[in-house]
Amino acid sequence: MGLRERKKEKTRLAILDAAVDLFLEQGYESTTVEQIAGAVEISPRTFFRYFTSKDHLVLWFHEHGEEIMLEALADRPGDEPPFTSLMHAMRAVVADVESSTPADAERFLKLRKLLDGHPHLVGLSVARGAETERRLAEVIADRRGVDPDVDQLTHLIVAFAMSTMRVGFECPRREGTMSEVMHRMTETIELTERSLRPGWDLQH
Amino acid sequence: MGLRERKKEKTRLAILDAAVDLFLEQGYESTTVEQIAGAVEISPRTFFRYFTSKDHLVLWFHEHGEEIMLEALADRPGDEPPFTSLMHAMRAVVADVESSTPADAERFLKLRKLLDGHPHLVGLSVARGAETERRLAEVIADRRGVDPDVDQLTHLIVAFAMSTMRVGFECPRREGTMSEVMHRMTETIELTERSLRPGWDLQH
DNA sequence: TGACATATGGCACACTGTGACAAAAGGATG
DNA sequence: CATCCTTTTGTCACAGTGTGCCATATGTCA
Repeated sequence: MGLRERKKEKTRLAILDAAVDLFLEQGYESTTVEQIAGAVEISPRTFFRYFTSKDHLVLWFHEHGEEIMLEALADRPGDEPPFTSLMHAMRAVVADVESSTPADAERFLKLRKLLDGHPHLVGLSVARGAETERRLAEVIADRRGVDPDVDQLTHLIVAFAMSTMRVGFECPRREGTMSEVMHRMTETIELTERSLRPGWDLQH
Repeated sequence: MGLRERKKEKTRLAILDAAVDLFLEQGYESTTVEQIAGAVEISPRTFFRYFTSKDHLVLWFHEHGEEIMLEALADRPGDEPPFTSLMHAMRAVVADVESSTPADAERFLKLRKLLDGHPHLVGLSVARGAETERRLAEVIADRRGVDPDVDQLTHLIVAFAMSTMRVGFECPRREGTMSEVMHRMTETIELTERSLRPGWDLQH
């Protein structure tokens, strides 16, 4: 990896960190792109070359999480019940976050904290989740041999999985150490598994 | 009701209908507020007095649906299992849409059709759903006598209910008559009820 | 070093959304 | 109908996001 790419990655993270700190300090809405750009000494124009929008900053981890889930899902045997595969994919995300570098972990916790008191950001987050849901639904529909445009059970399976993910990460609100958050996430997965009828995801 | 209020309501619907038609015709992004305002012969400034944002147009039915759900929920006995109450609230929304005027029904179907091929609008829609979810969670937490900031099961119950709603309304894509859409919605509710373990929403 | 690819900055621009004030229209009263 | 008051509307100015375009600067490699 050349100097160029390393520098770019460094800049990208610098922007993200500066932005998150500003957001936590003075709120999301009242922080302008100009301020963020100023804090890392780049032009506003360059900011938009690293992040296509201000919103995109907050969705940093969603991009990565989606990747992890899709990879984990691809690794599961094709004849495994689909919801079981999805729960494994969820755990893969947990494992990934847990094994991340301290800097990544801090960023993760800050971004999570940012959602508190910013319903608009929760909305963004959920909207991005819907995009992931769509992609997962395609994979699951393919595995089940059905048309994703028509099959409701496929969408229900994926929606329940993503609901679990969302509840696990967002609830409880307020701060929390990484291990606390991850522990709650695991609890939520178990709660979901307890709540569903065995074999529900294998209906015709 | 005075002339004033009637005229306002008429303008509001004229804006909405003009906007939806323009969106379907030339896409959401490439339709400007100026165009919409021009089509109903008002100033762009006035547009923003009727709808706080362009996005808000698409969320027309969500506002109403949320109201219906909260009212229906308030009417359910307090000792009913929470998920059962929520499913009744969902059915109340279905009943409401079914009994709406032809003009409302047409608007509903057009807005639904608009979501096809506009992932951004699906995102908006889902984000607004998260807001509803938050409100429902408060009601359910109250009925269960738990703290909504901490109790995961409450959020899971509400999230599963909203997932059902979303899948029912959005899937299958493409056009469909009102009765087809409503029939699918009912099917989805039944599918969900079949998928969950009896009493799952009564865990400690 | 020179030549090339890529990253950046600066500029102009379109669009969304808001505050402030003046003009117009609705509604009530004599 | 004339008057007065309230609400709605339009105009203007402005802040902020996001994009296209072109010149410049920086890294990459021969």
